Amino acid sequence: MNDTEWLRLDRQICFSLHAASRAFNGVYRVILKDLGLTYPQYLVMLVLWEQGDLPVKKLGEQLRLDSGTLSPLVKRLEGAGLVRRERSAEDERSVLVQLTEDGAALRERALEVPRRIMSATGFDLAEIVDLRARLDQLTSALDAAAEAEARAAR
Amino acid sequence: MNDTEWLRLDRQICFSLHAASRAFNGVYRVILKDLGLTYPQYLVMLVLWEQGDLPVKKLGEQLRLDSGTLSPLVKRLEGAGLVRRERSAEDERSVLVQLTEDGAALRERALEVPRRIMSATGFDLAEIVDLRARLDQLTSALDAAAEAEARAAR
DNA sequence: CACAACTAAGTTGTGCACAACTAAATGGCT
DNA sequence: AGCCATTTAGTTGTGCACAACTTAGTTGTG
Repeated sequence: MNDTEWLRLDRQICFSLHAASRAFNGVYRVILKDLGLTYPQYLVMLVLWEQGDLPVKKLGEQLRLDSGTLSPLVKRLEGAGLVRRERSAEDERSVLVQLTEDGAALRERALEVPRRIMSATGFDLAEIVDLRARLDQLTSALDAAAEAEARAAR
Repeated sequence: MNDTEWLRLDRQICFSLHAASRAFNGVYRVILKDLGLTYPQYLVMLVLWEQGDLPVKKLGEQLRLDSGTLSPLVKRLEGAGLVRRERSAEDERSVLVQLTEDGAALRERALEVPRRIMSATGFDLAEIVDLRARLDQLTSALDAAAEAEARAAR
């Protein structure tokens, strides 16, 4: 394979990934519109529904998002009345994000989302699980490589 | 599978995809830093290197991006001296994006990017090509579904 | 105890994605 | 020719991602 072909392949792969990510986002956008949530906000709500109230720090660890992204996002959820934020008494640095009644109730309406997404992909459960495994593998390889690249750059 | 398990699975899949997309972005960010390009800017440059000067419209079709995203992005590329923008003489609505000498020359330095990305993924060529096929399949299913959902919402 | 190192959250600034809108040019139709 | 629908860019506003920085609280060490 020559240089030109490599660049072409890179363009195709970049594009495929970028497009897939945006397409997923687009489907969630349409489906989540009913719930008044964006895709990242839905991710936060999913974690809270599953694990209960959490400090911003823990949320960030679960979702690999930093406070620069989470702080304003959680504030918007608070503005929508879905969560409350409360300074922890033991450690005043920490802010506990708590579901409100509305936030907890929204879970009922969210229960149909996964099925709608599944059917939107046209994949069956096994394919989804396989894809997920592959993506996770990719992510850990990429995270490690980014770390190595960053180290090399120093 | 009960509701709770569906929500958990959805969380896992959402997260995997979201994380993979961001991890890819992160690796490109580090590697492209040397070239002074962001990931979406690199995508635009790849198309221009491959296909020569193009109107904004054609760029948008290739990358599935609208003018709201492309206009400021191309302006930044122009600011960096990599492209020129020029109103078409035949059709004054159209703006032709042209590579400058610097823009064309940058291609030489970009030639190493695909190999570095490949090695960052830890995947071999066959796996990459397979993943790409799967992602494309997913994207077209999702695009069709989003369209159907949007239609249903009307 | 005092002070340095660290930690959690938030702020600021840049860039991208996308919806909704505007402005200008074009092309078709009567 | 005159008018209207369409097309192409661009603008505006919202939200997310992330780097760099700030602020305030906590912890460890001399």
